[in-house]
Amino acid sequence: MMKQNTPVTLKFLAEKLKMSVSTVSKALNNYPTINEYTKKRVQEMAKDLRFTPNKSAINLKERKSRIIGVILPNLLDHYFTRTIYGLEQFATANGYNIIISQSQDDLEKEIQSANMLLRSRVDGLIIAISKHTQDYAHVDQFENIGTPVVYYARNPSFNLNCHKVLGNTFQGCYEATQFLIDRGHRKIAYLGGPKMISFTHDRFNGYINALRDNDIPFSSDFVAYTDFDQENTISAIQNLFADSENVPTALVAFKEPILFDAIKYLRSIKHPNFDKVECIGFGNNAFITYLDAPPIASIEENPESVGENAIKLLLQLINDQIEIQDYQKVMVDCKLVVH
Amino acid sequence: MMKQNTPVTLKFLAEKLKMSVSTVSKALNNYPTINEYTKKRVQEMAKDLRFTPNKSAINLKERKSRIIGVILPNLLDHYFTRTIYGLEQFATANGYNIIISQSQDDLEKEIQSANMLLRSRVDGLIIAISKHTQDYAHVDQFENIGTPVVYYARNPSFNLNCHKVLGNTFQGCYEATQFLIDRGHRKIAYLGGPKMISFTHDRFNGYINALRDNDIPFSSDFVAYTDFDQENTISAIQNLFADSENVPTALVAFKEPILFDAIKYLRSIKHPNFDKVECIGFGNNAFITYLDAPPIASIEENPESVGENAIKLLLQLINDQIEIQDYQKVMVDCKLVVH
DNA sequence: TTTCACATTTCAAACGTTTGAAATAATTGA
DNA sequence: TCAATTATTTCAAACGTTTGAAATGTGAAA
Repeated sequence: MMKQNTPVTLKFLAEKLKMSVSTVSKALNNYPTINEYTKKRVQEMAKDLRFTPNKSAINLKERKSRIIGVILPNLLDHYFTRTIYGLEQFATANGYNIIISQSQDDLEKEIQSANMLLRSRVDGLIIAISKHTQDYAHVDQFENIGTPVVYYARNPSFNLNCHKVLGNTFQGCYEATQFLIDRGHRKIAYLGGPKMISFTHDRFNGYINALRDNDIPFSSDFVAYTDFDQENTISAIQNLFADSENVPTALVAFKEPILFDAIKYLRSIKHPNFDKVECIGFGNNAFITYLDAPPIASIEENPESVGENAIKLLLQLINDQIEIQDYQKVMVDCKLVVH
Repeated sequence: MMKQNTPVTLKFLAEKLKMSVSTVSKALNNYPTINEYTKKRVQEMAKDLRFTPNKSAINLKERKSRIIGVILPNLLDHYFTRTIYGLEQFATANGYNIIISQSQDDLEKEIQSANMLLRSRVDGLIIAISKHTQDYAHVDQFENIGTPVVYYARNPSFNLNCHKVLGNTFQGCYEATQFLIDRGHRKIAYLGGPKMISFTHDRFNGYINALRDNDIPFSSDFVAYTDFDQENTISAIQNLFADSENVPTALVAFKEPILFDAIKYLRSIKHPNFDKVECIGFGNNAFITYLDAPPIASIEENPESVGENAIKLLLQLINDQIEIQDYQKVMVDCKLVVH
């Protein structure tokens, strides 16, 4: 209702109080050289007039923004949302805001987002790169002007000279496989994701290392890949279970949505053994409790922790608690959750 | 690797090019009074030196930030995430960034977030209020300095003098009930959420209006409420199905998680009729396809559209395409999805 | 009364832009 | 050649802060 009244600035307060702008500023910032009574007067007036310091001005002066940029593929993916959940809280608790930008797994959009954040003079960047990111020039820009960058959740295709925080997907898959072995399984299948995703291989390595450490022979018949598409998943499963002489008794899947497709398919074939296949997937979806044939366990990836570690590391870099060239690699362990 | 070189500013460019700062600024902003050749020289130099305009400076000068603040309870709630999905894309496409702040449904945190965003001089605020928000002073601050506010997703406890964008939960529940009636049901139960949530009543009204419009008598035996807690849900269901002479044949539930609890419970009791109860809930969860006893339909709330309408309205307010006192109420219709 | 020390306040520049007004340079016409 | 246009560039102030240096005021010691 009230019309756009003149903005309450330091100058405005100063005029009201008949003192200089710098006195007002120092009083509000509690400088020891300012008289106590003056401070009180200023602070009261500031409160009464609802003075709100202008962050743009402060940012300009201090050459920083107290904003962290976050670029990620997609907020509909619950994994990423969960990383943000942890990240946002930690940032806020430390006086930082975050600006989130979705790339939709599109390189062009990712570059645009990066440029936008660069203009905004974010104090740091946290990025989960798109599937198609091979060239990192748009990210390097930040480091070139001294703005630290943390890669997270997705592993860049080069290995050195960057800070990164990733889920320990190797360990997760190793433990899941070990769990199945401990339950007596020897014919364990691995259903991977797209081959171009590095996690597909990391998880495969976890799987195969667990087999090896238990002297279980590896058979390539027990390994298949899917691009997440439902039909594709089903044909992968058909391959894994093709040889009726040699059927897997357990399955580790790249993630739960494809595992659920697999389970559904296996149940649709009324084969007496297929119902008994014990399955584990990455994810730990909350709705598992409502499934009639739930996986025996889930690999909980702790995405909140991935997000939190990313922001923690970034803030340390921003505050020079870690040298920017002292490249860090943080692995967040998975946890096997038995249902 | 490169050390924090001197920042590339207009002044820096101007010195390199031996011309004034204002010429450089105008050249970059394509002023018609600037010579074409000069423009070319400036633009090339800017590109070579990777000049990035400092947004803090521009914001300060233009007295705006091109940032939209969003306050919402919780990013783990998929509904809110989906609103952000639509909202973020629309904002970015229009040159705005969004800063998201979670209140955790805590009033104190909501107030803190509001103050932080106020300091950041966001150009507008979109807020889904916490459960406990009764007093709106922290939000009114924005409007007092001329910053438009859109309430969304959650209905404020007052009704007038605000802009809001809400899911048309009445219509959704009406259609669901009508759908069940059309399938021949006459004993339809309604399982509501907490009574202090306004949507509980809106949905109830949709339910009861559908009954009335079809001349179906209403029985309070067929209405129960839950606070979302699982035990609470089960006891509500027990009440609804207590009278074995008069058992509902269909159920409309406040949202799917509680509906799934309800279905699970009904199935656990091996009553011959309980399996046939036809259920509908708000949500349209992607995992329904994996349930053995899926709801017959879901009420899709289109949260992306709620988010998108909120940002659209806000941008219109920011750009003075709508008078700030011309309070808008946008209802986003639900869609019944039959499984 | 001077002088000095200290407390307190103010000055002035800086952060990086934008922009209307003023200044200068180039071009045209007579 | 000179004034009058027109094209182009520069000046200078402003946006709202922060902060070291300078200025002012006060009281006490000499």
